[in-house]
Amino acid sequence: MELDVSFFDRPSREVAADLIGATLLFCGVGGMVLETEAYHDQDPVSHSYRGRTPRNGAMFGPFGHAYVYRSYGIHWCLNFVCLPGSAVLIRALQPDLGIEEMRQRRGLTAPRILCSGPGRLCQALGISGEDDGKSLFAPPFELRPRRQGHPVLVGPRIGITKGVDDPLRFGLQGSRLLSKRF
DNA sequence: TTCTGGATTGTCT
DNA sequence: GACAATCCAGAAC
Repeated sequence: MELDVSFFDRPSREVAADLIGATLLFCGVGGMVLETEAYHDQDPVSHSYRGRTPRNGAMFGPFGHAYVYRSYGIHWCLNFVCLPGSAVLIRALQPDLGIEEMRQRRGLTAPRILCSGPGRLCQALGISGEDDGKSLFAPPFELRPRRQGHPVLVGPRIGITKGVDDPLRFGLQGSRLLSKRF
């Protein structure tokens, strides 16, 4: 499948499923996408549900751009913007490139939890609020399409109180590096 | 202006 | 399994 900017001109649910197996790099550091979650503007737990604000502006900006926000006052979380008000949260990567750099940023932690969680992967890749609104098709970001089809798991999303019945979480089947089991 | 709670994680029991 | 850490967006006043 082609991975150009039109890849993101679709509902976040489709994009989230098709991103599994693709490769995400930030400054040359990163790896294969293992786990995603879809959010949209009709979604009561989505940041875009109550309309555009200064914080979520990137979600209403051009598709194929990053939406980065701070979670629990501590962590950064990376989203890919799709249709207006919808985005895909990147929850886990397989550390492939720049592993030593990621280990240093994460404090020499075990590979198992290097990029397994939205806050952890942002720390490992060095992504912060400064990267909010940047294009995914220009440095420091780099996206590569998956080479082959991958079996994808589907399940309810994590860490939310509403909308848990929607199966909008996607993961690579068989991976032991998911943030939580499906 | 003040208050509340969260798309999380690390540590301790 | 329980809970603290820590900050800010959005709501309420």
